[in-house]
Amino acid sequence: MPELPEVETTVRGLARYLEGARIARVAVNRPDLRRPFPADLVQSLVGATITGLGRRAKYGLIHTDRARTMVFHLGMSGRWRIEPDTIEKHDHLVIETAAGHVLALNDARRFGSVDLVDSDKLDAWPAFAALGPEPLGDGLTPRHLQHAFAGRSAPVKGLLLDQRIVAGLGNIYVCEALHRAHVSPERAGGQVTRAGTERLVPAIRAVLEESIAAGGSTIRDYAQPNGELGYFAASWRVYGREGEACACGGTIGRAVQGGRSSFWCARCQK
DNA sequence: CCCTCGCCCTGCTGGC
DNA sequence: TGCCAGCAGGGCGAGG
Repeated sequence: MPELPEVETTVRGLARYLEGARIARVAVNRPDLRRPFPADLVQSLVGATITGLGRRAKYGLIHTDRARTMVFHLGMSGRWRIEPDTIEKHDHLVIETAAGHVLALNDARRFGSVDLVDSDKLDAWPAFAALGPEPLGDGLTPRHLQHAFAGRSAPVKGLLLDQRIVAGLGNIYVCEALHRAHVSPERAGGQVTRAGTERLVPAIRAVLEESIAAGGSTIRDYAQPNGELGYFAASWRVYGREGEACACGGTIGRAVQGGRSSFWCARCQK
């Protein structure tokens, strides 16, 4: 379930193989994921040198020396496979570097995407133009959340999933951040108190930073043959724990909000 | 503008 | 053992 920490971990892992590398071969094994692959993807990438990698929200960025950036989204099930022994089903895009490293973008459910964007126009790219601040940057403040939530009747759970308000949170980390901040996911945005937003900001940062640290610890395994990027063992306090005891002594419950499961403890989240 | 809902897709799980 | 319904979810568009 790639959210911000998984994408960040993936990008850091890919950088070991791609930073400064020249792309020797690109294989596109099906016409599309969520969208068609760019028609000029192969010709744009083959022969290019990768100048750097980055991340924006849940998107990974692979910058090239041709002023074009390959932007990938892992969707629900996307992952990069490193030095695979064999190309398997769902290895939709395969990149081989001049140094002989092979990286395969595998995405069984095909909710992911691959695009090519002019590097100097990334901020204006439609998917990026309306994104809210990065949660680990200076833009996420209690004041920002207070402003974004003001007057909203929708549950705060859904507002935090809205990439225009904060960029990069998904279902799991929203549940975890709300729990740490003692805010109920069902509370209307406009009814989140100032104290609530002041707890939410450090809670969001903490869950993301801890997850990145945990994911980063698996990077050492990436060099192994068949090593895979993007997943790490996480210990969640509420997500997926319906019926279990909360640390406060309450019981973790579950409800569907906006078609997605929310997990929270009604005893310590108000 | 705001809010909610359904769709896309496949693999895994659990119930019978 | 086999079958099948249900679930997972990010982004986006439809409709109220």
